[in-house]
Amino acid sequence: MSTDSTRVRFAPSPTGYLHIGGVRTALFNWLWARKTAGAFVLRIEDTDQERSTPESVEVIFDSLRWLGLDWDEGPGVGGSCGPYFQMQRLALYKEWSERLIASGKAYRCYCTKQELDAQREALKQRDAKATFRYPGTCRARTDEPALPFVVRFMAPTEGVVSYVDKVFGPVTTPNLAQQDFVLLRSDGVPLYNFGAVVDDMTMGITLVARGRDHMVNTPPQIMLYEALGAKPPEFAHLPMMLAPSGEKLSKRHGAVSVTEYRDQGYSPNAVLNYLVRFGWSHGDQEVFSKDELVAAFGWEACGRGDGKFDAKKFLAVQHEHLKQPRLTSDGSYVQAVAPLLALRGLSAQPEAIAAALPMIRDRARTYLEAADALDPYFREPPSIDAAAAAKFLVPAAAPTLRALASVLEAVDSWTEADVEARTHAWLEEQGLAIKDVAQPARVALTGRSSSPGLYQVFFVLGKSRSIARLLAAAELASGAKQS
RNA sequence: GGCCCCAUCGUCUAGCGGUUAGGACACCGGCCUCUCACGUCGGGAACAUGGGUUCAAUUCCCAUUGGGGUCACCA
Repeated sequence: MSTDSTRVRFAPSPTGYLHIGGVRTALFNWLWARKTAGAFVLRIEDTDQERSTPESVEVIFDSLRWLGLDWDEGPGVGGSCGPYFQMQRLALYKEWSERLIASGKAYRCYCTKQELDAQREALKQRDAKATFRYPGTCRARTDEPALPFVVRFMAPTEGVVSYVDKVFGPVTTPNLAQQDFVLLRSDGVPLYNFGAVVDDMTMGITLVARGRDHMVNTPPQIMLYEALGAKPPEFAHLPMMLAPSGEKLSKRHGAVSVTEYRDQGYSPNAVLNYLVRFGWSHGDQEVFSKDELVAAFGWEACGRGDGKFDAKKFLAVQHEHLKQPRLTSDGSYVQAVAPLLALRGLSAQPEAIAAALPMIRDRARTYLEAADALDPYFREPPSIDAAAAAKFLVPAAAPTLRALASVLEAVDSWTEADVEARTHAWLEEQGLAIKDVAQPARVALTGRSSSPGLYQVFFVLGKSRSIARLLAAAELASGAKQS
């Protein structure tokens, strides 16, 4: 691997669903990797054994795959820096922690959790606002009793750590806020900062892009790189995506996991589009294809202010993606909708779905809505909405529907324009207005009181099915009770 | 509370010293119309406050206020 090419990573914890905010960090990393022809590494940070589950690992894979954020190295694809699960890299952390101990930059600490909790509690009693910091009890200890120990970093308490953040610019943090943080737990499992640094270092990561909530971890991590004798990577922190209330975005605020959006019929590129425009902009452009994003992306155009998640805007972006064939081709539209039709018990040929697409392109905001809108064209007979029937399929409508059916029977070339022309001619003969027949006919054809344009529906349905539906509805209407 | 970060319409944002402060979503009207959408036209809506710097500040600096993050043998 060449040392000057970009290597970025996404390092989620498999502790549940893949959060939409996590997807955003994954996306920004992925975009940068693709833009710079670098590598996007996926690493699973499963060191929290209390919360990590194999199912969550699968959810992460599924989610990223669905989004099309493919990784160049990591689980499933391998790579020269594996393994890519932290729990499989324990020997590595042990090795590096021992080096730090040997060079006097870290030490074994035998204080127990209970002792420290007690100290923390005691301090809190004395001064509720005080911050407990490990007092360095074991710093100078030289004996090695046969007791459990953690490895602590010997952190400086003077001086500062400075770095230039790719989005926030120069950041300087005084070391007086630091403490001898734990590197390795007594069971040999690393804590976040140590695991991340050892991995990023040994995986050759050149740029770490993550949420702003991690900004506070950067100074200690830089200290670790230096103690380890390695050059720190670059850092880019992303402003946070908050709930509309300004709180941290969580389940309480609605759908926050990618899979929920997938299940709601969102398209992956629309999800990416909404997320990328959150904290990043490209002039006035709102809508992007994935390729356009790769081309346009850059850290300099990232904003610094936190923002609030807006479900309505998200839906609007999603709608835009379904409207534009440039963003969602007929092929991928059909591929996404077909399974949803199947779920409704409808079987439809891809060509038939594609042929019906022009009717719903502008109207359906999600694939779920698309499947619903398509339902009448693939269900035989169509399901008739009771309220719509009660209102429009009344006895008086029956003769009109029958007359229209016989008029259309005479139409030879079944195009939208021909059907419209013939219908209009007939309306004129009869002295009828389109308004008089449109709604009953619409209900006859689709079973609903709202639908795409009538002639478009006639065309998509085809001649024989259209006429059959008109007659069936006429039958229904004549049998309806007089209201 | 300590440390760090942030601050333009309700929301996402453009702006990188001189603009009638632009776009998008949302909202409100009009038009289109066979319904519902789509589309289209128009409208209301923002530079947190106070000091500087400058001929000139939304823009640069400082303070205040407000918001957020983080202070574990979680990540």
